[in-house]
Amino acid sequence: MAWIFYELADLLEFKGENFFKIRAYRNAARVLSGLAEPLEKIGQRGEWTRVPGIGKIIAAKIDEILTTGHLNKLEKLRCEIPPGIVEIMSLPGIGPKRAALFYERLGVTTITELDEAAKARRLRNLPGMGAKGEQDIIRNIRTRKKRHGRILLATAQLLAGELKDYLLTLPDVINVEVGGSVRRRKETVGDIDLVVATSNPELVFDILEKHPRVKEVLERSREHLILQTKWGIEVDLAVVPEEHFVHNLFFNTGSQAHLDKLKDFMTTKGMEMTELEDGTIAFSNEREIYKGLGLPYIQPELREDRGEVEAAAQNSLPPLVELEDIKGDLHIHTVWSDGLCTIGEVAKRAQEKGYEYIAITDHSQSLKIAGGLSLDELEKQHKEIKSLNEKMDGFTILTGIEADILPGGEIDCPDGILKDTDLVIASVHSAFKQDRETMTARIVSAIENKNVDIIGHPTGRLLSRRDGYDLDLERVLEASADCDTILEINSSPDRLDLNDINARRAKEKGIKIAINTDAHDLKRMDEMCYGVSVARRAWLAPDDIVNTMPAKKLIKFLRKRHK
DNA sequence: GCCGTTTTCGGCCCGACTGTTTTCAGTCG
Repeated sequence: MAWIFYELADLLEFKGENFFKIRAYRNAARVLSGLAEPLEKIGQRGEWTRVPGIGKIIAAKIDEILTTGHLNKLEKLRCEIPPGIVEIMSLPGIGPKRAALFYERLGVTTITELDEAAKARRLRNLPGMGAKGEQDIIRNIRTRKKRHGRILLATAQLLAGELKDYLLTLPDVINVEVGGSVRRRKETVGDIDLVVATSNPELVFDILEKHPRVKEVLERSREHLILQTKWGIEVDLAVVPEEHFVHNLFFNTGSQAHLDKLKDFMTTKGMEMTELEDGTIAFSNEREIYKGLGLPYIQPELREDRGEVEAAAQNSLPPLVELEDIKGDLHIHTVWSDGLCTIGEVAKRAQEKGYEYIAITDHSQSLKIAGGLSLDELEKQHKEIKSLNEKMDGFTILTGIEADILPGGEIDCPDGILKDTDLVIASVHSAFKQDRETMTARIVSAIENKNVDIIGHPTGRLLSRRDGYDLDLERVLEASADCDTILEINSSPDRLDLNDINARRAKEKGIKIAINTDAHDLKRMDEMCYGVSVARRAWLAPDDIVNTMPAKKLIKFLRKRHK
């Protein structure tokens, strides 16, 4: 439903429709994707217009989609506007005006055509364009193509889970597991691998081919089915007899580098991998496979040949953090700035999740676009939190702020206020294109600020959209270690920042990590699992992470920092 | 297109950057 409204907004933007109308559609899409309740239920109660951001007109469109399966207005626009235009507009530096210019003057309707036009130097003479712009377009298309075909873990996970649940309902299906890079929890994945134990592969294939998510069958053999889904994600289904399930899942999970390293390890021990590959031994679980190699179990997230086989051999693998170890979320936005929910709603949801505490960290005064809080508003908010806390039993709301690190490295909030706030996150939200030296000094200066507890999304990357800032991360890590400043693993599926490799470097330097969702609505509070996946891939144990502390300990820890 | 309301339409968020231009349009966060 949200995607439909986002696409509608994109197409209307190309047509030059009223800016506020477009924003209303985008806002509705954001609100819809944040709802914690099935859409049908709200519809049945006739309560659409009670949802903020949904008025009469959008409510009618939601009903239309729920009953007919599509939206007439969108279908019409799709006929009118070439399908490649939206993708062109998604290139950095290209909005509706330039996309329209290329389309009207040169008939460009796809990224490939745009690439050709740029290379033929046909763009530079258009109004507002020059040689530099042309080069930028060529470069941005090249970067885009490199990433092509990879999808965010969260998206893949959603589809994989849905298909797994569906397969489990089919007759003669004994077991289903998701393998490959989804099981290893890589931040982006190329395709979804499923391993199915069944006595009747033909039946499974025949039924799955008709699944509503399936667009076309790319390949079918006796043991494999490769599908293209309507989400643009390829699904590779391997069917095996029950007794071969575990060893197939093991090989399917990979990574190849991990398997190669195991093979080397076996050779040095005078063992052969072939027996395992043949599947002549029926394993009941993967632990037995590793046990057979004389190793403790290696978690899927670690199987990347980053020293895990050596560590396992020495029995020195860390106890990886689990989702259940997380006792609270320290980065949440509310209606006070650009979030969708009240502090009360957020706190209630956190309690349902079994948390002991949360920190409310809305934006600070200089981030006008996100409704950053003035100092007065901040004071009012902290008062509200204090009165809410008095009514709470066994749950604590910490006062907090996500303050901006200004281009010069100052924090946009006076020291006195930061000092009296329970938890201070400092993040970069402006002037992303500073040179390496300036940006590094800017962030280091925030790290050195005694009132800053956590650096939020430290590298600023947005997966599949934007590289991080130009940054000397080594210096950032050194400074964080020196000043005891905590670094964040931001769990938002398109951030995952720090990433696994950098978080592991941080741990090696003794830096503490906070795993936060940066949620702007109730649903996104559930994204903690993705941050935990990054932490596990970074070899992090519960002790490396501050928000595994029980409430009392964490509060004491923060008070000490703010002395 | 939504919202609020002094109920029927005006306001909605805004400053910085970039590449082009020679004063600004387009894009971005």
